[in-house]
Formats: sequence, C-alpha cells, structure tokens
Amino acid sequence: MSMLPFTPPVVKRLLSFKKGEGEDKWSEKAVKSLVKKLKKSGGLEELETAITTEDAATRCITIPRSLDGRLQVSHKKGLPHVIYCRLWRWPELQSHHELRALDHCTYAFNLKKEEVCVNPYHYTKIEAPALPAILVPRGSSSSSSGGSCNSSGGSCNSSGGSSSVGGGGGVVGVRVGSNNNNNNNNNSDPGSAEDLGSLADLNTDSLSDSTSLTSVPPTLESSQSFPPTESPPPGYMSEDGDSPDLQDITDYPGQS
Amino acid sequence: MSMLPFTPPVVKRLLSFKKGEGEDKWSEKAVKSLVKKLKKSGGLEELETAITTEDAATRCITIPRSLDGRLQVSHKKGLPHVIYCRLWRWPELQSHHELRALDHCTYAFNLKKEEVCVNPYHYTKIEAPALPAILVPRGSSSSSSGGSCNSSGGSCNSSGGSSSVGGGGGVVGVRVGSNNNNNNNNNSDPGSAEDLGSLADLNTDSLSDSTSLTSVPPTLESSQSFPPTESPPPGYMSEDGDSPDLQDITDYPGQS
DNA sequence: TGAGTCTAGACACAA
DNA sequence: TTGTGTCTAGACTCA
Ligand SMILES: [Zn+2]
Ligand SMILES: [Zn+2]
Repeated sequence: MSMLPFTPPVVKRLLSFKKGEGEDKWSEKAVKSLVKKLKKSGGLEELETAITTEDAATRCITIPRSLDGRLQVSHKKGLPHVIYCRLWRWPELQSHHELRALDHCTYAFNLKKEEVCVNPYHYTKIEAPALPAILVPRGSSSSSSGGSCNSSGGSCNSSGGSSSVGGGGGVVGVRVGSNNNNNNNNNSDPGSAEDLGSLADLNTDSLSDSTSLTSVPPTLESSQSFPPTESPPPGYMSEDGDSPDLQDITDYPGQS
Repeated sequence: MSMLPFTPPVVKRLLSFKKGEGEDKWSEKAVKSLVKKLKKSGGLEELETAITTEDAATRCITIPRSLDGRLQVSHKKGLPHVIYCRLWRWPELQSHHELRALDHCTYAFNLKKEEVCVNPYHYTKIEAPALPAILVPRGSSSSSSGGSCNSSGGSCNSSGGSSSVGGGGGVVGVRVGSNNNNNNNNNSDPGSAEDLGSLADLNTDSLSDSTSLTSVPPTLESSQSFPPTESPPPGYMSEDGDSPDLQDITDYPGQS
C-alpha cells in the first residue's frame, strides 16, 4: 500500500531550502513531482546545484509545458515557474506578473517554448505587474505615489508600454525584489543585476504618467487562507496536518 | 460560485429509485454524470422509462467506453454497468462477475463495443463469479464439488471442458459471499457446486431471462468501510455529510 | 483571461 | 494477467 510517507533524500534536501512557512505537505508534493520529471530528463543534478548554490549561472532546468501553461500538483494548478520560485525564493509571490526571466534563460516561461525553465534563479522578482496592472485614472493633483520609481537600482519607468510578451522589450523593470527589502536577492545577487540593467532603459512608452499603476497594493498579507482547490474527495483532512486518517468517513461502496 | 447543491428534477426523480441506503452524495454525482451524457446522446428518456418501469424490454442505454472500461465518478472508479446496477438494483453488488447481460442487450459490457449499455434492466445478477474465482487446490475428501447445474434457467453444463483454469480435478472455487444462504438457486447445495456450474458457460451466455434472481438477502456485511478513494486533496470532509466547510484547513498558498 | 472542477488516461503496484 | 488505487493534463465551466 505504501501509505508510508516516504520521502527520498533528494527531496528532503531540496525541501530544506524552501523559503517561508507552512504548506509543507503540498510543497513536498511539488518537489517530488519535479524531481520525478527531472530524473527522467536528467536535469536533477542541475536543480540541486541551482538550489544549493543559489547561482543564476546554472543552466535552465526544464519540464514540459502543458497546453494552458499550468502545472497541477496535488489539487492545485499554477504556473510552474511561479510555483517553484515561490517555493524556493519568494513565498509571497503572487503571480507570474511579478516575475521576469533573466536574459540568459533560454526556456523562460514567456518564450513559450515547449519546455519551461523552472530554475528559480533564472527569474527575478519585479514589483509591479509588468503589463496589465490595474490602471487607475488620475484626476489632477494627488501627487500620489503610484508611478514613482522605487527601485533602488536606477532607472525605473512606471508601467511599461512594453511590447510583446516574450521579447522583453520595454517593460518595466522595477528592480528586483528590493522594494522594501527583501533580503533575498538584494545582495549582490549574481546575475540579477545585469539583466535588470538591460531592462531598465528601454521604455519609450508613455502612458505612464497619466496613470499611476499602483504597484501591487502591498499589504499582501492576503496570502494566508484559501479555498481548497479542485475537487472535494473522500475523507482527507487538510494537509500539513499529516494525519490521513480516514476517521469518520461515512459511506461509499465498501469493498476493500 | 454555485456552491449551491442544485440538483435538477430529473436527477431527483431518478435518484428516488435508488436501492439501498447511504452513499447518497456519491450516487447523486453518479446520476448527474450519467444524465449529462445521456442528454447529449438523447438517451435520457429511455433511462427514465427503464428506471421507472423496471422493464427489461427497454432499449440499450449507452455511454462511451473508456480504454480500461472504468468510469470515474467523484473520486471513485468502477465499471459503469456495475455502478448503475448497484445503484438501481443490487446495492450489495460486488463486481462485474456477478452480472450477466440479457441476450437482447446489444451493447453489453462484455461485448466490448465502443459504447457500453448501462441499462440496469439489461443485466441479471448471478451468484458466483463467472470465471476466475479463487481456486483452492483441494486435497482429497472434499465433498466433491462435482458439476451439478444450478441456474434456474435452463442450460448449464457442469464444468464442461471449458475453463481449464483450474486444471481439472480437485479444485474448488471458493468464493464470494452467499456461500450459504443464497436463495437464488437454493438447492441444498451451497456454494461450491453452483459456481462451478456457472464457470461453464460465459460469453454469449444463455440463461437470459432467468429474472428470478433478484434481490438477494444480503449477508455481506463486508460492504461497509472503505479506503477513501483516489486522491487526498485539501480540506474536505467525507461526503454524505454535505458540509463542505473548510474549517481548519491550514496553509496552502492563500490567494482568494 | 483567470481560476476552479472533473475525469480519462497513464502509472504504479499487488495478487 | 487482472484488479485496483493515485495523480494530473486537458476539457470544461463560470466569472
Ligand atoms: Zn532558465
Ligand atoms: Zn443493453
């Protein structure tokens, strides 16, 4: 039956680098799923290197892209790079709009190749949603915040008219995580610095000024709580609480 | 959100003919699933007729056959004809080995056509597993087990050359509930004898109309309890207990 | 478009 | 082989 909660050592090792608390059971599933795929494709070693060294100079670590881009783990669907970036780098990561791939990442999610890179160190976190964002019309005065640049690193243009998705053209590059600190990468994070550099200048767009696209209304404490995802099957408690005891499950066609 | 437990009238009506207790929530899902398919194919009317009149003279009611023959409802997989025969006729039905299609059923499960008939009145229940059974080598005495025929309906050849499986002589098919009791063929001769009998035929069966074999005084208390099936997802209690309250679900990536 | 739900098919494992 | 449970991509649904 292997109801045993067996976790291979590699998975344990990788999990020990997980950032943030909670969601342990699910994270384990996510890592197991990734490890399984990488074993087949031979990318497992590179993953371990990337995670342990936190080095952006590692190679792309890829998994097949599904039709809609999402990956399902346990009963939850999400974009794979978001899932693994959240797991190993930014637990509070909200969506793919907050991620930007490094230039040298050849399988970046946005490139829409048939494999997607999930190397967490091939992505940087940007503060504001790159494209859509919620544009708030601006009356007059209100010197409000919004548009201003925040990034510690130089240039910043609020909202990028940006161009095509993948191309990486003029898109806001608000500097990596560092909004209000984010120790994670703020350091001399290898890799990251440069590619932002490149992102930085091009902007050409306009549109910026009249609208303040408020960068993520911070205060994302929202991240705790959630609607259980997907299906509601038989007796199973939450997760974290590792007890898969089937307690009071009532009927269902017996048969053992 | 439609968290509403909305159940269309047809489904309600069909459910009112369900035999046996419990498992209500799941049964509803099963019927909903069937109704949905039949609406598309136009077989819904015939289903209602069959279920309400309990008439074997109704036409085949079919759904597409999956590759491995199983149908999944909620988180449980099973053979479709078994599922619906259990639901509407024999709640204690254990497996497809206990079912035999009527001769005029042109989409009987065993015919392996690309549609399967799930008309519960196109199947009859037989007592012993038709073929496999668990064969137990038998030393000597063993009150023989010889062939006698059981089926109330005519033809029966006691263990003709057929089945080979057990390799001849002293083998006995021990098996499935009803060992004793079993009004079906009530002969004084319990289990052993008859199932051998039934081993004989199979396929292109005859025995057809022996409608006599209906409700079986169930002695199988086995049918209560069961391992929760399929996956173990987030916060969800059992089922039947309609409360999808996500109570203490702990972590998981928030996001509402 | 985004996000959740459902299940056939693919696996995995066991008898 | 057959049988049964698990997991998830794709399909679907709804906002
Ligand atoms: Zn990469
Ligand atoms: Zn039929």
